Amino acid sequence: MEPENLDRNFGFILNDVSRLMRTTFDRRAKSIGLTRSQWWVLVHLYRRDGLVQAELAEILEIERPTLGRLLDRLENKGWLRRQADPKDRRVKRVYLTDEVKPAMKSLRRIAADLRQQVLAGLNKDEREQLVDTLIHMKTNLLNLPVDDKRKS
Amino acid sequence: MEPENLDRNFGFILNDVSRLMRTTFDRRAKSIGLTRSQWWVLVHLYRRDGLVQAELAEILEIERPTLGRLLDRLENKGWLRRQADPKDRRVKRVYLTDEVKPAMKSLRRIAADLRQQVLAGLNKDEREQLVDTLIHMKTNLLNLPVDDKRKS
DNA sequence: TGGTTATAATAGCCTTGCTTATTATAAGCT
DNA sequence: AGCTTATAATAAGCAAGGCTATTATAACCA
Repeated sequence: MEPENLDRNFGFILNDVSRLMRTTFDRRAKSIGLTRSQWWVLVHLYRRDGLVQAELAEILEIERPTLGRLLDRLENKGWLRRQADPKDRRVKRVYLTDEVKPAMKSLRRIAADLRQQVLAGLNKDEREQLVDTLIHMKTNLLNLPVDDKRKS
Repeated sequence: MEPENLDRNFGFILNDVSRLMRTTFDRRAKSIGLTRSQWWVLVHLYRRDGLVQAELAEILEIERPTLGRLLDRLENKGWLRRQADPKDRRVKRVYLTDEVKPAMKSLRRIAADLRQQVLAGLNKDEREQLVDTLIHMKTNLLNLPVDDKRKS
């Protein structure tokens, strides 16, 4: 077992970067009244309105209860509404309201700015490599033995 | 503003990888009764016992109240104790208890295994590059304009 | 010395994760 | 048709982040 190299422990650096990006985004988007997670929900609905909650949770790769509460807050603030599906009464479909469109523009700008700032100083190759490596890691994680993952 | 490439949005993949690593670690360490965040606290105390809470929060790069609650749980479970500093009565120093040592060994193993599994299929260069890139990104984030960061 | 400023810890609130359990409704099988 | 199984949404509980405010104590300065 190699010694732990605390300063180059990629797991924790990854965590740091992830956290810093989230909090920075949230701070910048605070005046609009949305968090990054909430924005990410809106982005997906923007592309595909009227999704069923379970489908949306699947796409976002979060658990259904987690999505449920996100939607509660978004609905309370008037960004979307849930509508019962007449064909299947267990189901609720989620629709964006009209207030969303203008806000999306500011948020895209915030996201793009942050992306640019975080990647500053990295060339195209390095950026490509980063994404490839991250996808590789994610695949490894999703392919771990069954008892390590939820669902299935 | 470039179009959002949802599938290669490094921010969210980063977030996914970070989350998957955390939950996998936590699931594997559950029988020991520790989470990854708690373990990380213990790792640092293991190297430097008797730290002041504020120093420890600084090292871990988390807010003081966040650390405070982590310590509450760890103290409740008997992994450490807080002790008032006689010289400065505002201060509490944190000391590990003896139960910690054996547990650390299992946790190091869990961490090493997970690290190996996540990085499987990546060669030395790619791993080095990953860490370098992450550190670069973290530096960028920490150097953002003042109103983007807490403290100062 | 006495008043102001700074610092340590914590309480309290909000968000977002995961888990597990419950409830309502569909679907599928005999 | 009726029973069993599966699925959608949600409630409830826990952990870990952040932020702000409070309290106690030091430190500083005039």
